[in-house]
Amino acid sequence: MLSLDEKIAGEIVMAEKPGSAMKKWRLVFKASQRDVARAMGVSPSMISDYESGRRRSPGAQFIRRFVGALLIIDEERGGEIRKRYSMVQSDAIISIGEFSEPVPGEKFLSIIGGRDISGVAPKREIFGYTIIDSIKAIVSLDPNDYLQIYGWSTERALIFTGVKYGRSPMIAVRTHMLKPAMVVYHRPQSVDNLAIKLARIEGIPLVVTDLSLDMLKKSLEDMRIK
Amino acid sequence: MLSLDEKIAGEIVMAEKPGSAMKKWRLVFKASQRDVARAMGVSPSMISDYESGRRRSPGAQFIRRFVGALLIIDEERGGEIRKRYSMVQSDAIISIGEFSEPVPGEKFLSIIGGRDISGVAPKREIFGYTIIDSIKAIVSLDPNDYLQIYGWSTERALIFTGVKYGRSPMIAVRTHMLKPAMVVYHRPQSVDNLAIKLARIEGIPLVVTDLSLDMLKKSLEDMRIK
DNA sequence: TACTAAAAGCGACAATTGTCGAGTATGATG
DNA sequence: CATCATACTCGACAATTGTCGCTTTTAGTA
Repeated sequence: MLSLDEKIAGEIVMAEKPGSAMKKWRLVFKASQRDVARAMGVSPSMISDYESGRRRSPGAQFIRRFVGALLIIDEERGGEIRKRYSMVQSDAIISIGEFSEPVPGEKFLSIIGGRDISGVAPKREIFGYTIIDSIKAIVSLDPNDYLQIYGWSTERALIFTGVKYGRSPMIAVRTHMLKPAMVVYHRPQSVDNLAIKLARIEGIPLVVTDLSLDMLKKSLEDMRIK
Repeated sequence: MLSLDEKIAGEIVMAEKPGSAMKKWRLVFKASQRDVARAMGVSPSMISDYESGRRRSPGAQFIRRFVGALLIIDEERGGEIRKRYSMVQSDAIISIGEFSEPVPGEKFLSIIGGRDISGVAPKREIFGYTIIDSIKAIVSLDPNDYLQIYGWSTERALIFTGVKYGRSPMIAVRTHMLKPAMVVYHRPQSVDNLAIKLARIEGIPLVVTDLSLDMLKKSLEDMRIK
């Protein structure tokens, strides 16, 4: 998932001049060199050394503390900047994660205790998952959230909870540009024939699982990058 | 902008054990320690040293080369992984970037050779910009692109090219939740009164520039983090 | 089991960072 | 213009990284 601290850290590392990127972010957070130094527990000259280029390649540990310091300073001031730079997280997304290694569709099926009802062979490998609250998704999912659903790879399983007939989720997938590797319904009340038809047309396996939501979340989290 | 290299770098830096994160990504890219070492131009034992924890805090430079090596290896093999993990980039977005430091609205105006036509004082600082092709935006901008337009901060200037009357862009801004710090029309054919009215209601400065697109892109790119 | 590729370990040494503090420059403000 | 806060410069030294090549395990397989 894209978190602000990783974003800042990544930008610092990949910048030609890490010091410049550090300066940029320090200014974004409206903090003085001293503020940051104090929050990091180091002398202000270190910050200056990097920003000026005397030191050029800060270590991972240093960067981590630097980013942490910015976020702490901001939090003490009410978290203004963090809020501004953080994406709105919709509560329609229950859980999201990327796996530490690709999981074959078949194996994924057995892990979530699912059974295919579409007859489409799960031939794509799965790199991550998103659990979505169908009801809230309809009510509150604004356009900004779509990208979040897809996390870092479209090669993922979309798992819908609170499904009544199972039509809406498949229609959403159908009209949507990005195609998941698998669609899972969690304890649906029923599954409409139209959903199955759409799954076949799209070539996306449609799967039903009866595992409890907690179990489901737990097994999926165990496979995540740690 | 969310790019894969920054994402990986950020994850490595922020991990409790950078070495484990490095290992994870190396495996995602299905490369051996030796592959990576060769692509980086260092001895394989260095990779081992980090993955095993003998060295714990790799420098920014090292991480950059490491990430670069993974991407190069992948590219030689056809770019499978990169494609899988990269988001689709809409061609409605011509250019997008974040500045190395906040730019006062007034200064930004002079840089892009713009003049205000709304009478709204540009009091917010500007952290980045997005150049959007109005025509393509209308035709092809699907919900997924909205987040991309806003990059990493809403404190940015949205620059629209190919503007005919200037109504649509402001209407989009009006109905959209996220508010840019400034809206710029690039060589509009004309500017409707409604656009100006909306700008005033929203309190967002509406600006026109006649700089060539190339010049515009160049000046903006010069201000980016390097 | 013997062979091979991949990974882990380790000793050694130069280069760089991590760290401080003191002194200097710059800039805003009373 | 005197003052305070912020930022920049720099010397110094210990700790760690950056780097190699060689050896030992480990794991997969002929």
